Amino acid sequence: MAGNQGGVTTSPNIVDQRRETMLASAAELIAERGFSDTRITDVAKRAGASPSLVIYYFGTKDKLLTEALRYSEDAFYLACADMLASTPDIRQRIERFVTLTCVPGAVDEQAGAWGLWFDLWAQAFRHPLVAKDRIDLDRRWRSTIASVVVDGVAANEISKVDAEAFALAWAALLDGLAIQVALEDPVVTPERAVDIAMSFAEQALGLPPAHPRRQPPEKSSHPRNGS
Amino acid sequence: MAGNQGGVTTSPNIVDQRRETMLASAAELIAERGFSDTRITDVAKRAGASPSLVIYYFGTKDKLLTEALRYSEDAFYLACADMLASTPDIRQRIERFVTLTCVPGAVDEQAGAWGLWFDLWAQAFRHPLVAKDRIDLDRRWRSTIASVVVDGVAANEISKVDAEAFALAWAALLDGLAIQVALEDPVVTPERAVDIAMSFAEQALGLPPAHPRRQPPEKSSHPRNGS
DNA sequence: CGAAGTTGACTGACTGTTCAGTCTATGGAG
DNA sequence: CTCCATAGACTGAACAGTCAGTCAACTTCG
Repeated sequence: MAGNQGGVTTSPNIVDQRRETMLASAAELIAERGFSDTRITDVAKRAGASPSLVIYYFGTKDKLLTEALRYSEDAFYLACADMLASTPDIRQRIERFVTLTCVPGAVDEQAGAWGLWFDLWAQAFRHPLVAKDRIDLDRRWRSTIASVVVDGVAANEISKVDAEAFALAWAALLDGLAIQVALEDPVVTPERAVDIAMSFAEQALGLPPAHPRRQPPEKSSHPRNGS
Repeated sequence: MAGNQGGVTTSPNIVDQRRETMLASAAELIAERGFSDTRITDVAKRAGASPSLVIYYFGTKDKLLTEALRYSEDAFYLACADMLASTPDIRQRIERFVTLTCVPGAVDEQAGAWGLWFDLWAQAFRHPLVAKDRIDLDRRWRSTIASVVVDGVAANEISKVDAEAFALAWAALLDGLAIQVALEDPVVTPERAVDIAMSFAEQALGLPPAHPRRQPPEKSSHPRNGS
């Protein structure tokens, strides 16, 4: 973060810092109120600057919001990579993926991050430029999942599977579950979502389905979809 | 349509017709441009009325757009029920579900219907009233899926499974896949999405995967077929 | 000094909503 | 049957608020 040398001699530091504050503020606001209900005045206020300065930095509102979207995405993947680095076991990694997407408050980032995804999708659906970004983003996400699987195979933790195919299907499942949880569907509780996502992964990857942590004592009616 | 007796003597017919035209126009616009970029002027123009009249009917822009959302949802489920009524076989029903959600242009409704879902989610995330609607909507959707499964079990087409649990997981998977397809992810093509969704269903329901995805040889009566 | 950073005041366009009526048709009174 | 009163559908014009973006001045710093 401190390494950006834009060619300016003196202090890109304070400039970059401002920029980032603004982007972070914008991302927060978007998550809270939505893309179109975010005013530059609000961003400025939260960033501790004047509205004019925000325009001075980003030129236009659209550019600011779009960059904020990208900024937030990057932050998410940074956190993700961080998580992977400190979690060597494949099962725990998979579990982390699930909690990261399906359990509210699991990430120490802003809790309302889901709001960002909804707006990102809506925006991507209509603006090709955002769409391009989102595609890259998702490709990165799936390949992160896939490489965890590949690592697991290489480490002999699981038997060989089609990592790409798994990533594709599982990522879609996670998205779908995350939507329900984010929208607080009373039927799809976070625990339920985690169960479903884990069951799928266990079956597809041949993970041992035994929970290392607690297990419901007498609950034998666990909906395993083994047919 | 013709049954509404509001106490007005003359013709509630034309009123309801106007209302519906406006709602349909609004739904179209929302799908095209997004919720927040839809102006009442645009709705009025498309509906062949004056902006004032739109307000006259709906009181406020928000009410109009919210009702339009609900209107479109209802239309979707109407089409869905229609489809089920004319498709007795469980496998074909499942296939129809998949194409309905994951194949663009499969529905004869407006093609941009996905845009509506993105906006519905974004709106539901922040406005509790819309959220309530969406929850009902999804409950209906899942129970539709579940009842198809239950019917299949009752008809001995498949062996007994937890229909609710299947509906939950499968609906989430469909949502996730639909997102990718709607956003034209180059990796997740419609065919790919269909494959994944069908594989999951086949495995979870114990459907015979033997039948390749192909229309039955000759079906004399196709009530509707695109493509 | 000069360039970059910063700001408050201002503006111009946009747009939801109101309002004061116009138009049409129904239905009862004469 | 005619005529007017009434109601509801409908409209154009104005209103009022919002908000992104401009501008000229001021500050800070090298």
